[in-house]
Amino acid sequence: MPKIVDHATRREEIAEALWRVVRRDGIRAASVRTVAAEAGWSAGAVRYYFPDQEGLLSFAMDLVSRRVTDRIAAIEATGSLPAIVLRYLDEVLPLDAERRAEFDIWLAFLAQAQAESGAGALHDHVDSVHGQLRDLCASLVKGLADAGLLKPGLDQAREVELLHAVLDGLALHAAIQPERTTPDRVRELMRRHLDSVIAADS
Amino acid sequence: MPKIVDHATRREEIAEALWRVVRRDGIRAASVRTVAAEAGWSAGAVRYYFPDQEGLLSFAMDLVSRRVTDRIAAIEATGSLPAIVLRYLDEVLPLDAERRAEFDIWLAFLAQAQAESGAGALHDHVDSVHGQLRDLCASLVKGLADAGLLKPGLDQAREVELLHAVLDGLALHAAIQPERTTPDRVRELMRRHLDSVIAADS
DNA sequence: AGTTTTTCAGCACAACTGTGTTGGAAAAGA
DNA sequence: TCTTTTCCAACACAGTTGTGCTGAAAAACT
Repeated sequence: MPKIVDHATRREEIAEALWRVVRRDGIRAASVRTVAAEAGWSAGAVRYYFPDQEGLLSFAMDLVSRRVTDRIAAIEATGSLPAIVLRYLDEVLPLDAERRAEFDIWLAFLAQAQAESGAGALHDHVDSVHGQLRDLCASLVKGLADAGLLKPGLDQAREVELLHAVLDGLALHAAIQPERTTPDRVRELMRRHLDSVIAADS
Repeated sequence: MPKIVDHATRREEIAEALWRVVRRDGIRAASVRTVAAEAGWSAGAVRYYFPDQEGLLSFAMDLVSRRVTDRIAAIEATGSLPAIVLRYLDEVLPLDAERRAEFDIWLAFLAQAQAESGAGALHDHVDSVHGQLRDLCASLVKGLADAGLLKPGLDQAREVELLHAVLDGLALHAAIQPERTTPDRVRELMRRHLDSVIAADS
């Protein structure tokens, strides 16, 4: 057997080239050839790892969410509970160059997925990731509630949805206007929202 | 002079055809020819009203925001202040088929604009619309504050940003998962957020 | 050394892209 | 009726698209 290449690695390499193309020129410019050029290979090479373009798109989208998931899984849950919660939320928000790039890519895929009205591979994937993020919010809220830190009289399910909305809204704003919605500002707003949810005597 | 056509109307008609294409197949499919076919004309006709494709995209994006702005301007500011605030927020959220379509289109343009890193016509437009929405949130918060309805101890500027984030976050969720994030649910969450901002004794 | 299998570049093809140009139909004013 | 202006279809052209195919370089195994 010949030159053995780790397919998983090679596919990720190509997907990251696609990211750069999408980020620089939009998803409209993400053709097999432009991605190949960006990756420094021929179009034929790319097609060896991705038989068709839809597979490439789909894989690249999946890779974004896997990267985020990996980062979340790597978070150490130590310290005070509110601090832990903030650390998790911090990791999902696009507060540095790498995560801002990821978010832009994700946004491009999301918009494309919305087009495949109803069903479609991309759309299902969006649903899945959306659900994962909501699950994270749910576990954070549940953690606060179990610790008795949740302000009394609040409906837990409602607070999950609201936290999720604040999270996505702030992420959007951080991506759209990073000069105005700075990382510090986002953290401050996130903390302010949590304060409105956490019991006063804690 | 010959067959006089109202250019403004014709351009909107073409732009709406582009919307349908973008919504159905994504912004990648929005070529001069597909839009022309969708509108029921030849490509040459479309190019008579839009010399180049970027102008078409730009106009179609602008039209989305104008439609929203017009709807907002048509809102009557009568009734109790919280009711008025809710009515405004309601109008911006994608809670029916028409507004959900608009939001999907807007999302597609937004993602494309993010690609034109830094500057570009679309990017400037996003900034502008984003600012208008924030201004709306600001005037709503200010209205509450002036009426003494704002919970004491809250920083007004911060509440504006937070309301704006909740608004965009809920809009996103309503668009992504309309089955779960139903209009009623969105309204309930919006009200819950406002409740956390409005003084208890009101 | 020879064989075999993987990896990748290159070409081909039909379809599609944005844009330039041309010509003719249609209608309002003379 | 004739002219003039507007509107729009149609073609042309070079470049790009996704995808199928071929062949050769490269390296592990015999």
